[in-house]
Amino acid sequence: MIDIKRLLEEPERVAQNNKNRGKSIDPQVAIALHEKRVAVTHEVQALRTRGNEIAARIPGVTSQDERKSLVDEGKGIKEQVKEKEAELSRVEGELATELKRYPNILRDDVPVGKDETGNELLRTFGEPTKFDFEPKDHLDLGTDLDLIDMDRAAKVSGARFAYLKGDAVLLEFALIQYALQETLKLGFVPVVPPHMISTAAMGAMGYLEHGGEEEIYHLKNDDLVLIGTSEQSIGPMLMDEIIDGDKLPLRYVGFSPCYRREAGSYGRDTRGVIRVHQFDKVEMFSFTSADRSDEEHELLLSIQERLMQGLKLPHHVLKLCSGDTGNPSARTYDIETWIPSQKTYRETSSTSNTTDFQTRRLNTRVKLEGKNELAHALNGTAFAIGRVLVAILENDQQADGSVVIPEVLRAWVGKDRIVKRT
RNA sequence: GGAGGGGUCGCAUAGUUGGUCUAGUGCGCGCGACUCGAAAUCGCGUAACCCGCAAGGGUUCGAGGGUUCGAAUCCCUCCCCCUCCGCCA
Repeated sequence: MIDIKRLLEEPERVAQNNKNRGKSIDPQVAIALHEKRVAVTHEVQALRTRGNEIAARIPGVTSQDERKSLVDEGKGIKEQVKEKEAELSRVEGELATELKRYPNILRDDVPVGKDETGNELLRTFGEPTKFDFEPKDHLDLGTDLDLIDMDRAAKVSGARFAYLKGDAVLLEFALIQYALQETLKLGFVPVVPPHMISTAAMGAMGYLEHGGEEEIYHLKNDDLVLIGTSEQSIGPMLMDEIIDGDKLPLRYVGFSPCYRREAGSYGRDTRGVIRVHQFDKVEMFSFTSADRSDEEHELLLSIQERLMQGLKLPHHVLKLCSGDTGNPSARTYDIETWIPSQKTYRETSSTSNTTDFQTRRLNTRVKLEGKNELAHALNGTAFAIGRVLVAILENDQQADGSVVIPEVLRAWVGKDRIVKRT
C-alpha cells in the first residue's frame, strides 16, 4: 500500500506514476476520502474527550441530581459516538480499498514503457548456445535420461505437474547447496518457512488484490493458502515488529516449494516444466532501511548474476520498464536465460525492491537513532530450480544425448555428466 | 481429539467484587550525580499509533463483538501459548 501522505503531498507525481504503469486512478477520490476521515476523526475525538470527562467526574459527585444529569449526558454521547464511529469505519474501509488500487511509486531510474518491449537491456553474459547437431528440448532430454516424468504426474495429479527423478534430484540439491554456499558468505540466514500461511498474512503481502487470489491455492477447511514463493512466508515473519537498526540489513535465504494455479495461462508453456503448478525455489529476502534499500537491491542482483555466471549459462539482465513492473515493486530486475528449444531468453530470476509497500501493511519497522520508520523489503530469486534445470539440460546437452553438469555443481552431484541408464 | 492453565507498554510481573489504572513494580536500556576510572549506590527518563505548529487530545492490556455514563477487570465468539492424556514422523 502506498503512503497517503505521499499522495497528499505529490498528487500529480503519484498520478503520473500510475499513468506510466498503464493505470488511470483519480487521486481526488482518495484525497476526498482522507479529508472526510480526518473530519470524522475529529468529531469522534471531541465526543470521546467529553465522555471521558464525564466518566472521570461521576465517582466524585455526591449530588444525585448532578449525577443523573451527567449520566444522561453520557448516554447521549454514547449514542453519538456509536453513529460517528460507524461512519468513520466505513470511510476508513473505503479509503483502504481505494489505496490498495495504487501500485508502488517507481524509482526514478525505471524506464517508462508500455510492456515488456520497453524493458532495458543492461548486460549480456555469454552467447546463445550453438550446436553442431539437432538439440532436443528439455522434456525429450528429461524423458530419455529418466529425469522428468510428466505422463505419470498427469495420471496422479493432472496437467502441469512433474516427477523429478534420478540425477535431476541430485542436480536440484546441488543447486540448493550452491545457492546456500554463496549467500551464507554474505550473512544470509537460511530459512525453511511454512508453505501454508493465513489469508491475513497473504493479504498483508498484497497478493490478494487485482485478482491475485485466482493464482493461489486455498485450503478452505483451514482457511490457509499455499505460498507461491517463500517471499510470501518470509515477509510476514516480522509482521508488527520493530527491528533494531544495528541488526540491518536482515538477510534471509529461504527454501520452499512454490504452488501456483497458473489460472490465466492455459495455452502457454504447456510442454515440459517451464510453467508448472509446483516447483522448488531458493529465494533471498532482505529487510533494510529506506536509505540503504537501493544498495541492497544491487547486492541481490549481483548475487543472482554471480550464481548464473557460475553455472556458465548464457543470460542477460533486464531492468523492467514501468508497464512491466509488478504493483508492489519500485524497481525490478529480471535475469533471462537462453533456452535453446525456444530460441529465446526466458525469465529465470527476478529481484524487486518493494520499498515500504509491503512493510506498511505488515507494520514492520526499523528503529534508527531512536526513531521508528517503515522497513524496506526486497526479494530476489537465487534459483528457481525447475527453470534452471531446463536451462542446464538444454544448454549443456551433448551430441550423444548426455548432459554435462556445470563444474560448480559437480562436487555435490558426484559426477560430471548425466548419461542414459542402460 | 479430551481435560486444565494462561496471553498486560523490550523481558519478568502486579492488577479480575468495573470508576484516582491518564496501567504499578523489578530487570534491562538512556542521561546525570558520586569516582582518577569503574562497580555499587542515588536521581531523572524510558511502548506504539493517530490528530495537532504547539499546548494538548484520542486509541491500544491477544483479536473482534457486547453490557455500562464508565471495562485490563463482566458476557459472547475467535486466535495463540503452556501442562497432562490420546494419536503420530
